[in-house]
Formats: sequence, structure tokens, C-alpha cells
Amino acid sequence: MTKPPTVYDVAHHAGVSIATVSRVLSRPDDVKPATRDRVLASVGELGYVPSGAARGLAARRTGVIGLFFQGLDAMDDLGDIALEGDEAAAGGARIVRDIPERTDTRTLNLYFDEVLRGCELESWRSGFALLVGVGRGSTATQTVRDMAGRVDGLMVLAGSASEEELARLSRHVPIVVMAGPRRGDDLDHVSVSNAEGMRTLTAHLIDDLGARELEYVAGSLGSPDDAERWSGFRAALADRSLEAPEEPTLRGDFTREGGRRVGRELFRRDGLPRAVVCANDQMALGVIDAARIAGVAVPEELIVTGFDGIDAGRLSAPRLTTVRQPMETLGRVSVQALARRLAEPKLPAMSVRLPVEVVLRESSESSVSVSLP
Amino acid sequence: MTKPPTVYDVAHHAGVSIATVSRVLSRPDDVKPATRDRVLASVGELGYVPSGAARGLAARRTGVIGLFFQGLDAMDDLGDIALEGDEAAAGGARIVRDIPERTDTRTLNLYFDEVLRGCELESWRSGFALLVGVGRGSTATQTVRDMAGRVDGLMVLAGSASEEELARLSRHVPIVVMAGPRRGDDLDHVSVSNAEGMRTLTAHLIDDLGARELEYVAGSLGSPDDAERWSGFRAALADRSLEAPEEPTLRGDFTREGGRRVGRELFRRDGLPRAVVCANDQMALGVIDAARIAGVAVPEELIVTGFDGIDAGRLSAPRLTTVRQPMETLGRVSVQALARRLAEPKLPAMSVRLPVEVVLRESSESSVSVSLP
DNA sequence: CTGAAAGCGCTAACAC
DNA sequence: GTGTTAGCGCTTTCAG
Repeated sequence: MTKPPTVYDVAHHAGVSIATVSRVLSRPDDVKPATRDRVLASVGELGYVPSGAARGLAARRTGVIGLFFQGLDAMDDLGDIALEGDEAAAGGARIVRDIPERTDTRTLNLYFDEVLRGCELESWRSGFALLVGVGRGSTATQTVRDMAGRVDGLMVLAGSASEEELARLSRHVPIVVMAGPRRGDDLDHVSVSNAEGMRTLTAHLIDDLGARELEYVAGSLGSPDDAERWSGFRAALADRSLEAPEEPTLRGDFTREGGRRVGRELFRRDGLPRAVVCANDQMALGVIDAARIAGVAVPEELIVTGFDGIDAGRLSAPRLTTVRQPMETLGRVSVQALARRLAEPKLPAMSVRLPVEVVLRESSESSVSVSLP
Repeated sequence: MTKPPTVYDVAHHAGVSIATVSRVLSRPDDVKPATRDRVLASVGELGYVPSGAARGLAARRTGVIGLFFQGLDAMDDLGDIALEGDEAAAGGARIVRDIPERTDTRTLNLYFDEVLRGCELESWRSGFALLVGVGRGSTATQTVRDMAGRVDGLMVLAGSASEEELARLSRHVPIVVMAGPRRGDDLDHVSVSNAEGMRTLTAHLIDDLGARELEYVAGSLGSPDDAERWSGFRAALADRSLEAPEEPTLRGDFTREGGRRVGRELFRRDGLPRAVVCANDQMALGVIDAARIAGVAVPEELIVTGFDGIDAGRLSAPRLTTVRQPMETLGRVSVQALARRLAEPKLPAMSVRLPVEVVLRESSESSVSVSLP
């Protein structure tokens, strides 16, 4: 890693001015072919790679957009991985017998992974580089601020930053808020039909499957998604003049283990509801786990439904009825919204709400044929 | 988005010089508390966010590291997603009945997702921001070069860039090559025990399960992983003086559909091998799909094994025996390697080889109890 | 402990 | 078409 060549080196090598080098790289057509080729040759020969920092500073845009979200705190306490000396570590392979029923903390991130993939994909299509930042604990504000300083625009997953912080950052770069309720109407906002989805699913359970006693398993308190889904559930009941409590009576924490716990609790009681409607798939899978242990047949004795449409729900037994969120689309649309604002800074803020899909599978109705491939 | 405040604004507001502002932000302890507080107050009041570009240019490091890999070309042809006018789009929810057996192209990315997560996690721990770039088609070189210009160090997944390109980039920023065979010994390199893992698994099939006729299903031609795994398979046979062809006779393309195709082909022949060893999990799952259709019992009539340890293999029926790669760890260790080189630029290049785990499940031995939770 | 001043490498007017 | 030049906003000696 010798000192990398700069525009000056290239210019000198090619016998042109630095402006010409810059042009060749940004608008090649404005340069005479002969000159251009000469410059390009020098670029190749010297192995010139333009400095993004200098470019960003001078041009006042970086070509980078950022995606920020709040990580799970559980990830904080990870041990170090030994780098073992300076030379080749051992490698090797050992054999283990896998016992079913491992914990599934990894799966918790599936949601982000898909959103991220959508962002990544669309960023590429739009010609942006994507800077990914995860806030954790106390450094979150620092992280997001730092990101704001290096990108042309920032996508923030709802709940990852306070409104004040967002207001502050939005003075600096355009912000797109992803998911969650819209706050104010000055920021662009892309969300998902949480309430509608839950309402449609609940309506289906009541109207089409004749379910009357429904239990609801809420997720973490304070989650905007959780609140919206709960409101959709209540709305479906209210529409049909069925009773629903003010607040959810059962609450997990969006994890499978939380679902199991709630399930156990539920099965200790006398009698069963006809259906357990869960605020996400993880918890629904946990409830199904608990049902199996308690000897409760799903869906014959108990219908269980989730929300999100994660893969594990497609692969479970029984497969999980759920509301599929367009997670990848969420990411893609957010990038598009950002790109649009970057192109047209003074358009009024927009709010896009993406449709969801209620996906019926065997955890709600045995009628769906289980013809595996 | 009014013009954001700069150091000058803050300095003026606080009645100090820009140098002091800079110090307060980088080494607060070098500044008298009273001054510091005054500056901090101004920072807060003005909503100052330092420019990453200017900072990077002046300091000659950006605090950003990059992760680059080659995307799947299939992702190229994605349609546009309508942004529907400027106002709130409709949202809503529709109901669909999910038929099992959807295609699983999404799953193809699982590998990257996990590596990415590891990188992301460790980047955060090390105080770096992570720039993610995916090369696709012809723009790949452009993309990776652009990234190299904006980061302090770059991680490149094997096969995503040519050796010449890597050599060129490595003049500019430190490069860590992830996975794949080590090329030369001038670049840091983190890999996984592909050959060892496949060899151990194959040895187990032969020695412990008494399998003699083994078929191998290779992945895409030219993949370094594929080559290494194949060599591990051959080595296990050779150790036991069993015949193995020079080149794999069956080849898929690392997709489930490819596995199905190979499976169908296999089941048209007379007689069955005792085991089909696949170069990755996706193909193994495809072979199992085909076996089910052909009425071949796994593992009684046919043992099927995979490689990677993706979730789908844990959730399939029967669950898949495989070699689990430490994908998240791969990401984490790569970041650590990069951080180490950034801290000590002239250390000799290192090569870390991460161990894998042979995971026995029911696709190879019915003896593993299937006590679901 | 604080300030002055010299760049960092590039882009974008504006001349020629 | 191509060259000159003035910054972009910050870090970092070096003085004081």
C-alpha cells in the first residue's frame, strides 16, 4: 500500500489537466476520444482509484444512502472470537448430532435481513452505495448522526430514533421513515398495512371459520407494529359487535420462547379459545410448540395464526397461517422514495402504505391440502 | 433542509476557533471543561452534524469498511415497483391460500445474509460503519472500485472480483478475502474448512454407516467452494481405496430446483446408490423432493446429505444431515482481520481457516430421535 | 489549553 | 475541448 495516485498523478502521466481527468471519469463524452483514451490508459496504468471523500466533499453529494435500524440488545453480549496468532488457524471439522429444538434467536433478524436485501437491491439499481448502520444501546444516537454526516439520504426503521433526532437529522439529509405510524407529515414515510392485515385475517377467522372466542397474543409493549396489529384485531371484533378488551391480556415479546410461555399459560387454564391470534410468526410458532407439548391439536382444537410471513412459518408443521408483509418491497420502495426526494428535493412529503397478504395455511384450516412436492 | 451548519458556524457561535470545535469532537479531554461545554452547547443548539466527507478527506480515513460480493444475476431482472403518485397509496390486504412448494429463490441469499450479519455486528463492535456493495454483471468492477475509494478497508467474498482487480485495489486499501482458496500470500484471507468438512462427512457415511456406493452432486462449475468440497469427497474415498471419478458426474447449480433435476435423473436409472452427497443444502433438499415424488425413502433406501447448514435444512422433513459453516463467524472474523490490519498495517498477511461442524440429522440416520418439542 | 494556517483530493464554474 | 482556479469542511501540525 504505497501512497495511492491522485488526479494530479494521472493528469501528469497523461499530460492533461486535472479537470480533464475529472471529466473523463464523470462525463466521458465531453472529452475528445483521443484525450480520453490517453487518460484512461494512465488511470489503468497507475491503478488510480478516486477518493470518495474528496469527491463527496467537492461535489456535495456522496452517492451513498444509509439504512439505520435498532439492533437487538441481545446481540450486544457476544464474546470475542479469537483470531489465533498470525498464521493459519487450524480449521478442521468435528461431528455433532443435532438435537431438534435449538433456540432460534437468529431467526429474530429475518425481518431486517429481508428489508435490507430490498434496500441493497434497489440501491444498486439506483446507483447508490448502501451504508448499513445498526444502533445498539447508548451509542445509537452517535451512530445515526455519524451516518447522517456521510450519506445523501437516510432510511430509518421506525422506532430506531426519536422524533427529535429525526427532526434534527432531516435538516441535514432527507429522511425516509420505514414502517411504523406516520409521524407528522414532513418526512417521507413507507409503511405496511398492519391494521388492515390483522383485521382481514381476524374477519376471516370469524366469518369464514366461525371462530368466536379469540385470544390475542401481543408483542413487546411500545412497538408501533404491535399497536397497529392490535387495533386491527379489535376493529374486526368491534365490527361484529364482539367483545374485546381495551388492552391485550396476553403479551409475549415477539420471540418464539415468549410464545411458548404464553402458550403454556393458556393451556393451564380451563377450556380453550377457538383461535389464538399472534402479533407475529415467532410467537405463533412458540404457541404451536406449547400446543404440541400440551397435546392440543392445531388447528382442530385450536387455530393459531401469526404475522410477518417468515420462512420458518412456511416450513413448520403445521404450516402457519399468517399475514405476509412485503419486507423486501418495503426496502425497495424506501430507496425509491429516497431517490425521488434526492432528485426532487421540494416535492411534498409522501406516505406510501404497502398492501399485505393474508396467507392461509394448515394452522388455521385443515382443508388446505398438504400435498408436499 | 436549509444549509447545514459547519465547524465555522459552531466555532463562531461558541466564540472559539474551528480547531477547538474539532478537538471537542475528537479528543474532548484536551479541552478545558468550560470551553468544551460551551462548544457542545453550540453543537446541540445548531444541530451540527460533521461532514463525513470533509472529515475523511482531512483525516485520511473514513471509519467505514466495505463488504463486497457478487450478487446473483437472477436478481437483475426485477420489475419496477410503482410508487403510485405522490400521496398515500392504498394499502389494504388480500387473502390467498398458500400452496406448498413455492420456489425458493429467496433462500439462495441466506448464505450472504448470515455473513453480512456477522460483518455488521462486528463492525459495530469495532466502531466502523459498514458499506455494503453487491456486484452485478458488468458494473461489478465499477462498483468495487468505487467502494475501494470510500472505505478504509474492504472485505471481498471469493470469486466476486478477479485477482488482478484485487491486486489493484489492495494498493489502495487493505483487502480481506473471504472464503475460497487462498490466492498468493499477500492478502489477508479467512476461509472455511470445505474440504475437511466434506471429507469428515464422507468418512462418517462410509465408516460408521457402511455406505459403499456414493454419488456426488456438484454445484456450479468454477465455484471454489465446489472444487474444495469435491476434493474432500474424493479424499475420503481415496483414503479407503474406493473408486472415485476424476470429475463429478452429476452437477446441479446450487439451487433446489437443480437438485430436483439431478434427483429425477438419478431415480430413472436402475438401482440406487446408498448415499447422495450434495455440494450444498439447497441441492440436497431438491434431491429429497425428487425422492419423495419417486417414492424413495430417505434415509432407509437413500441417504442424502448437504453442506452449509441453512435453516431450511433444520426445518425440512426429514431434517438434513449437513456440514455447518460458521457463516456469521466468517463475517465477524473478517472484520476483525481488517481491523487488525488497519491498526498494524505492516503485519504479515494472515490466513485464518475456520472449522466446520458435521451435523447429523435424519436424512442420514433414522437413529437420531425425532422428538419434536 | 487554544488559535492560525496549511492542506486532504476532487468538482465545477469560468476562461481560453 | 481543455486548463485555471476557487473552494468543499474538516484535521492536524506548529506556535503561542
